[in-house]
Amino acid sequence: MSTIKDVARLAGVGLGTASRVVSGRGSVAAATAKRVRRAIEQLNFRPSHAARSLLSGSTQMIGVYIPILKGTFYTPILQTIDAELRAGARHMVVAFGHGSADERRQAVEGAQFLINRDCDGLIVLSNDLLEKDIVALGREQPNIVVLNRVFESIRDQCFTADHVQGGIVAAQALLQHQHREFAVIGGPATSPDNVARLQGFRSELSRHGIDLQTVRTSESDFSPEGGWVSAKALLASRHRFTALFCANDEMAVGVLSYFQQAGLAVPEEVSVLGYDDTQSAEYSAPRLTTVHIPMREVTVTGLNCLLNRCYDSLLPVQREFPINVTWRASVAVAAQSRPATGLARG
Amino acid sequence: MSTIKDVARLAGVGLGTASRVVSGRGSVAAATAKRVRRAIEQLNFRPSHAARSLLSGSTQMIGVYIPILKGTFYTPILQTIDAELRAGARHMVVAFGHGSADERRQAVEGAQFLINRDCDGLIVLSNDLLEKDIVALGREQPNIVVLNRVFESIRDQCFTADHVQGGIVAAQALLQHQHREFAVIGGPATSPDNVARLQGFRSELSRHGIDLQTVRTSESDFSPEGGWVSAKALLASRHRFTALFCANDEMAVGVLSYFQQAGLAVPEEVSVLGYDDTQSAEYSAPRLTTVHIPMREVTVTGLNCLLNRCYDSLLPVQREFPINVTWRASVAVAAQSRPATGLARG
DNA sequence: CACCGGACTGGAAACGTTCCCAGCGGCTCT
DNA sequence: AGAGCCGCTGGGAACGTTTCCAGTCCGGTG
Repeated sequence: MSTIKDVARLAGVGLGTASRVVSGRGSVAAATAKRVRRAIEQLNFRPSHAARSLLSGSTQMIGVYIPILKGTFYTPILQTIDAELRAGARHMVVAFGHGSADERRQAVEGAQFLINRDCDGLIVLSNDLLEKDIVALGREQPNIVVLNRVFESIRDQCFTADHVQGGIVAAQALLQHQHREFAVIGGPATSPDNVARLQGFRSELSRHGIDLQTVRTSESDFSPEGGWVSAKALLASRHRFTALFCANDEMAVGVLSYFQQAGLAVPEEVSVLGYDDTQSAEYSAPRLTTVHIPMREVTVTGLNCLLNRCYDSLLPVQREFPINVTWRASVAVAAQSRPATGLARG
Repeated sequence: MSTIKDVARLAGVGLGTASRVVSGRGSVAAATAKRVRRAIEQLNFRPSHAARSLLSGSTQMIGVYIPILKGTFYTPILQTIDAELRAGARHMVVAFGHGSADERRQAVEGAQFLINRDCDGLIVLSNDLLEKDIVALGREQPNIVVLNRVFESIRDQCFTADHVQGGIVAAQALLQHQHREFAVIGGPATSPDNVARLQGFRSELSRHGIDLQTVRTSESDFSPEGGWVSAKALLASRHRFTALFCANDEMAVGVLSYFQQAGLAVPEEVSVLGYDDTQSAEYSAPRLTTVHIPMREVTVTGLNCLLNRCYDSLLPVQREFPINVTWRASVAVAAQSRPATGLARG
């Protein structure tokens, strides 16, 4: 690879002049600039990013930690971050959770790794990080933004939709279709956003006179397989319900798959409501009605906040993210007076 | 951020000694080393990746170009690359296709961007790049590996399963379930892997005495939505078929969704066969039988080849990737003597 | 006792940029 | 005509490492 010295020599100019042509800053005579540009072309010169980073103290690189790239929840986030960053001639380096360590350690190590790679800032997604972990990380790299979760110690660096509100919206969607008998398949109890949405859901149900004792809630793991297994257990339990709320779309997809196999018709016999409105909800069978979480807006805002911190820019940052329901085909009016659903089928 | 000079000063040693402690190379007295380590701890020193890159001429960074991160085809690839790389203390920087330019330009620009960022090597996935593009790119960065596609000019840097064979396997799977009436929803005609699998599929059908005129083939775009639309058109056409081959799982998922809505039972009335065996096939309704492409092995091998080129290692590289069928629930024995499927439904 | 080798140490040079400063003409203004 | 300014230019310094070389000290050997 040729360096700017080679360019300067070939063009018969000094280092400074060559550099000025490359960067476009400072004044250079037109004829000289032309000669330099020809030399650049001829030598196929590209400035060394490493040298620039060293000198400027900035790598123009943002690190993103994602626990595990599975399903369709994280993919639009990555796509969005990359798009925004590249538009500003910066780039993204991604680290996923790996290895045999528990998920908290994986997150710490992943973030640590990104910091060691000289990232100017970090975007972190994790349900397993502890408050003190984020504090420790913050000591090494203050430019951190957290998505879909809030840490009290760095409240204003955290961006998320209000998942309690999300749960309320979910309950309302079902209630307004005359449902009174419910089942819920939740995510991991360790996931803060999950407990928030379940809490919102249950409180809204309660507010409408539903006896919370009658809503069967099981815990699963946000995966289609988990949804499948939970659906099976649910039918086997012979619990009465006309509506099922799944704490994310992935599980709902698994549920739909199992219900189809079990011969239970959605939405004719039971309604199924998802959460997140990810791509996997769009073309399930039937197409999934789901609570829309505006992750794109959350991501852009979080990134803007980070960029503002890193590069003293003034990108817009919002704090409220409206939640609504994307209506498709898996929720209908509750079937009237019907014996326990799924009997003799599970 | 503190530098190694600060460490040396605090520990009361020279630059060289401090560096030797950090790198672990060269001999340092135990007591001195201890003092240096304490200083490192105290100052929270981390060596600058940029400075190391500049000096060594290597960033320990691999670039990955992905056209668009949608669906579940690319996610395991990214996950795999990151896992392998991090195990060797290297990292990955990802670029997706962006902007208003056509997909070929996007790919060129994405790869270019990665090269400009001083990546030691590139992994490229693209159906739209031309032979001459890859040659041009190769002049700037010879360490390039292509996945899921072969360019004649750099044959041994390309890794892919044999998609003609994949098409043959697909045909056999259907044939052995007594199907004789087919429909096909293909991907873009511009996608080499798509034409390969369709060609394999048709040739195998032909070999078994099927009149190719009778197999209705439509072109779609590899997306669930495309599958949905094509399925609708297919039923509307009143074409007779007992088995439908979709050129990827995403489209098959869309098809399943539409068939469900149209009241067409899979696999009782028609069988649907997917291709790729991605995560989205696992819990569709019904669960999708699909041609398994061992993308993980392809990815690891491609990466190994790249690493060997970049860092003179001797990681194992294979050239053959066995293809088989993952049997789930969407393919069954052909329904006997039946009128044109889907009549009065589309 | 002189010598040698090994363990250990310190610091200069180099990597490829950009920034800053100094210098040189030529022009304008008094 | 001299002062001052501006456009343009060249090169040194600095960014934070690692590598290499030269040096010091100490113990053992002839």
